[in-house]
Formats: sequence, structure tokens, C-alpha cells
Amino acid sequence: MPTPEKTLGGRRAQAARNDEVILEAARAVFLDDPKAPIAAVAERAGVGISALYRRYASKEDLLRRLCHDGLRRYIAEADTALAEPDDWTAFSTFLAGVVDADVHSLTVHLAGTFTPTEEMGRDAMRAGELAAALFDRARASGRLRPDVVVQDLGLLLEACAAVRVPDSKRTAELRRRQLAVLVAGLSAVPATDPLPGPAPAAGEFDWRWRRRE
Amino acid sequence: MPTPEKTLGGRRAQAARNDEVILEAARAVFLDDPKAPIAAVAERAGVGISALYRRYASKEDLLRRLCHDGLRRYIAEADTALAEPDDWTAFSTFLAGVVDADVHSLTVHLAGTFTPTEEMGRDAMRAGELAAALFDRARASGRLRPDVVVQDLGLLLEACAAVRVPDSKRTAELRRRQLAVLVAGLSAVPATDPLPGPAPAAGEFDWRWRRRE
DNA sequence: AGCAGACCGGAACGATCCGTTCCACTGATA
DNA sequence: TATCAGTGGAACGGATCGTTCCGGTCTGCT
Repeated sequence: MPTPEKTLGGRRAQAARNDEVILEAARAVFLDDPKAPIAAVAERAGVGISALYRRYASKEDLLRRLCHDGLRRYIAEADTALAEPDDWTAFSTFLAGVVDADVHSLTVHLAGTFTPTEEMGRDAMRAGELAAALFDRARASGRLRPDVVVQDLGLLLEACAAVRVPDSKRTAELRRRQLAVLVAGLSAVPATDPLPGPAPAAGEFDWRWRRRE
Repeated sequence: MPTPEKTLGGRRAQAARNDEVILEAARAVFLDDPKAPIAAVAERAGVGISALYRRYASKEDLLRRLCHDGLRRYIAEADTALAEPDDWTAFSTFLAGVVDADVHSLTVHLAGTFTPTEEMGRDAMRAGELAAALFDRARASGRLRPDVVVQDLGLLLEACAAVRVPDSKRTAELRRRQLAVLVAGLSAVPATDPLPGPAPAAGEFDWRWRRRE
């Protein structure tokens, strides 16, 4: 019997591929609209609804999985950042990593739509500890204004997640820019680097006034 | 015939009072959830659904009115701020006023749920001009970092509107704090004032994980 | 070749939910 | 007392969505 993972053709392979495709589609869809219907995920993934329900017992299950993945990603970003020797760089790359991964939207806007597992509780606690460690190092570096606290990071990430335009690539750019402003605001020393990304242009937000769906 | 406005008792007076009550309730409800049902507004206002439909032909009508009111409030804040002699103070009080009035949520999260009137288009344009005027004065004061543009203000306001906790009083405090960080980030000179309001506390955001409705 | 079953697409179902309409009722006014 | 603007809230009709279910397809094994 060949190892199933190596079989590129065949039913098993399609199923394995669908595992990925479905998760990716779900991520994209629920990131765009946390209350999106299950059918939207199936459509985006290019599969039928059955393919979803074969993998997850319910919508809540899928949401839980997605949120937990986000949490793990958050922890991974923190771990990566902690390996960086320079305290301030570790701090700011962590934030950039979380913003780029769009983890906050997943974690925050999906939380409350399902009953969390115990493991998620533990992971959430660990995530908090890692963020605190990064924050403490940033504080030790002396570049933080003294009146900032760890919990401000939550607000900061939320602020970045709030930036959203129809094009997701552009959204990422604008978030980086917003993050740069916020980090500069947290810093005790004046910023030296220029704000990243093309500045928002006149009329770039006019789409808001167009009628939606 | 007595002037209707001065009649404190009676049906007319109740109707006049309801005009206010309904608008206020609608503001509160749709601020909390832009997709809230009409019935929620009626309940919050303590009136029946009829009282709503007597005043507005449809939900869309009410939304339009609310959004337009928000736009007018934005303009009023800008006008007030423009009277301030110091350029930088004018700029920052304008932002604080808009954040405090929670105008951005109304304008932005409600936009797109109705077809705007021409007058709203004109007001939106005027709002943009006033904001630009304030921004230009801030720039002229030399306290702005050179790579910031007017359009960044939109992102900044959105970031503040994204801050939200169940208690609205606390929300206002946290937004002020967030605004202070952002304005510090826009500034070319290091901030001197300490961050306002009680700093966010540990566990203050745990409510997110509690199951919602 | 032939069969069992894993896997899938998508129609159908049942349960909400929501905007709007409708009607009976109240109380101020004339 | 007659009128009627103003009101509360039940009822209606349409839309939405999570989930189930059935018929079909392809794979791997015998």
C-alpha cells in the first residue's frame, strides 16, 4: 500500500486537497464577513456543501477551528519575534507579523460565535504571556513611552484590523501604514523611518458610499 | 391656538417628544449594530413600531436620516474647531470632537445601506473640504510629520471607531487614549502629555470570548 | 470485471428573522 | 359627543441560512 500522502491523483488526493482549499476559502470568506453563510464558503472553495459537512460537524465547529488556527498563528508570530535579538525590533516585527497575517480579525470577530474549548483557553493565555514578554523587552529597551501598557496592544491591533478596502493587497499596505503611525505613537523617540506604502489617495474611500450587496 | 411647541401635555407634545426619543434610540441601536432590526429601535425607544413608520417611510429612510445627521455633526465639529486660533489645537480638538461624537461609525458603517441623496453628496464634499482646511493648518504649524496626508485622517478615525467595549462610557475613554497615541504618531515632535484615561486593564477584553446572543 | 463504499454536488427542508402592513384603541380637540 | 391624529403590537410574506438527504461518481480491492 503506498502512503496516501504521496498519491497525487485519485480520490484521496482530492479529499486531502479539499481540506486545504476549504480552510483557505473559509478564512477568506469569514475574514470578509464574519456572518457569512456556509454556502458562501463552499462556493468560494469550489466544492459542494457536503464536502464541508463531511469535515466539520457544524458551522460552529468550522468557526472554532478557524479561530484556533488564528490563535496558533499569533503564538507562532510571537515565537518567531522572540528569537530576534534586538528588543525593539522583536516588538515591532511581532506586531507587523500579526497585522500581516490578519490574525486579529479572525480571533476577535469570530470569538463569541462559538463556545471555546479548554485548549483554546490555554492557548489564549499563552498568547497573552508571549505578547507580554515581547512588550517587556520593548519596555526594557527604553524606546516605549512610559505610560503605555500591554493591553494597549489589543487596541492597536484592533485599529489595524479596522482598516479595510475592497482590495486585500491594498488593505495590507494601508494597515502597515496605520501600524507605523501607531508604533510611532507608542515610541518615546521621534520616528525616523518614513511612513510605508503609497499614501491613501483622494477618493480611495468613495466605494463606501456605493450601495453594498 | 397655542403654539404647539409650548404645549407640554397632550398628544402633540408626546409626538414631538417621540421625534427625539426615536432618533436617539435609533442612533444608539444602529451604533451598536448597524444591521439591527427596526423592532429593536422601537423597543429601545419604548414606543410601538407604528410610531416609527409614521415618521419614516422605511428603514432605509431612517438610516439615511441618521447618516446625514452624522455628516452634519461632523461639519459642525469642523466649523467649531476652525474657530480655534492655534493651528495644532484646532486640528486635535477637531479629531477629539469627531471621536467623542462617534460620528465616524454612523457615517461609515451606515453608508452603503441606502442610496444617498444629492444633498448628502454636497455635505460630504463640504466635510472633506473642512477637514482638509484643518489639516492644512496643522501642516502649516509644522508639527505634522511631512509624509502624512489628509486621507490618513479617515484611517485614523476608523481606528478609533473600532475600539469598542460593552460599556459606552468606557469606550469613549479608550477611544480618547487611542486617539492620543495616533495623534502622537502623526506628530513630528515627541508627545509631552501623558496618555489620557485609565489604561486598559488586564482581562478587560475577556468579554469577547463570552458567547454573544 | 464487478462491487462496496468513500466522497461529492446541490436540491430540499424547517426554522428563524425582519421589514412592512393593518387594525383596534386612546385621548385630545372642537 | 364626534372626530381623528397618533399609537401599540399582532400578523403577513418574503428572504435567509444551517443542516439533512439522496442520487451520482470514482477508487481501490477482490
